[in-house]
Amino acid sequence: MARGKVQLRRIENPVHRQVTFCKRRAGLLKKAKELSVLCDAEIGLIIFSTHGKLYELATKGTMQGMIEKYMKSSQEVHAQVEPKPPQETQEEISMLKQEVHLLQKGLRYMFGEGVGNMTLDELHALERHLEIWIYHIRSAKMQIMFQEIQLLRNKEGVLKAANEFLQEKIIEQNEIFDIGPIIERVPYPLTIQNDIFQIFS
Amino acid sequence: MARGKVQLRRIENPVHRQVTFCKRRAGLLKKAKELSVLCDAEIGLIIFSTHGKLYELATKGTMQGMIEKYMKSSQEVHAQVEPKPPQETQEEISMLKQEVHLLQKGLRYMFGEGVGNMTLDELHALERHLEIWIYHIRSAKMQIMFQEIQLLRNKEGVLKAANEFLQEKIIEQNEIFDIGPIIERVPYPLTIQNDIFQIFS
DNA sequence: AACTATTTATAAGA
DNA sequence: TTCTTATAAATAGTT
Repeated sequence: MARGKVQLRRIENPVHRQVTFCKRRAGLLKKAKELSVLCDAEIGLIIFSTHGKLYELATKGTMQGMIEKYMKSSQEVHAQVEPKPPQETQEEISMLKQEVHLLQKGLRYMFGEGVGNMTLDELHALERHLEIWIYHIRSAKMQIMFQEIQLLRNKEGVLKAANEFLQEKIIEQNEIFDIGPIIERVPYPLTIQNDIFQIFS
Repeated sequence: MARGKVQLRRIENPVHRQVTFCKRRAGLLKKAKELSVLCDAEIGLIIFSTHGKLYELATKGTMQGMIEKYMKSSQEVHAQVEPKPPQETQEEISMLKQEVHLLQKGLRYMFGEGVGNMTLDELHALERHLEIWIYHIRSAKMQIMFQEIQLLRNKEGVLKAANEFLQEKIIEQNEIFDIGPIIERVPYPLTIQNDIFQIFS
């Protein structure tokens, strides 16, 4: 669209094609974001380059959510894509994945593009997501700590049992030690003596 | 982009918004098609208007195929981020449910008691107090858990030491018990043998 | 929907 | 890749 009109057909020069792909992809994503913000629309955009690299945009929620909404909306035409048996579990896992995904997106915003570019709505959304994430982290932390406590309690039990056993053994051996040697000191030499006597007698 | 720069935020006038949505939607679809053709890319574009009306574009094949390809492609990306075993995920889900439930209950309780009478300042103050309260609760909880962990670790150490001591004692006793007979087993027969050989040779 | 004054996107070049 | 710039394309406000 500049310095020469372009024909609407595949650019044969691979370098030109790559450069144009890069530029126009950026442009398309920008336009999609703009439409979403200006007109309060929900947009999902998936781009695969010639070589299969994925670029995506989901303006509200996640691509997963977008796809689910799309599925519902176009139910008459298309079949369900995910008919797995433990459906509820799958959905929940998917939701957790979405959280992670969103967060990554948020982090990209924060550390990549800076907060300056974000709208109030986007910041609100990010804030909510961060709060949710913190909850997840806390849950995980709690779980780990509970597990450690449980583990240590078990260890304590095992060690106590071992202790008792050992103490019993000591007492037992003390009994044997006092009486035993008398019993054993005698028969062994006797047996040997007997053998020897048998040989030589 | 003409006759006046536009701010990148939701157009409040519904008529303007609708018109802009129409124009820009067309523009976006056109750009997507162009990118697809010029750069040999595969593009899936889903647009939901404010009122949920669906507009879509899939440049190669169907949106269904596009989604399936996306699923595969993004699965690889997400798999690296979240390689959790199913059980952990289950536990996490259960804990999250509990947390959500508790939170909802708390909120219902709080906002059921009539927040409507409160001023903005009072609400601000309440929010702050709640945050501080939560912080204190969490600190206390953490401290208790850490203390328990520390206590259990100490117990473990003491028990282990006791165990070692007991085991040493057992070995000690075994040495007296085992070596005694060995010492006595050998010399006595030898002495006796020698005596016997001396006698018969 | 059609018209334009402007803004925005971008092709080619550096 | 990134910047520059001339020009094509998109579109906001108007009719």
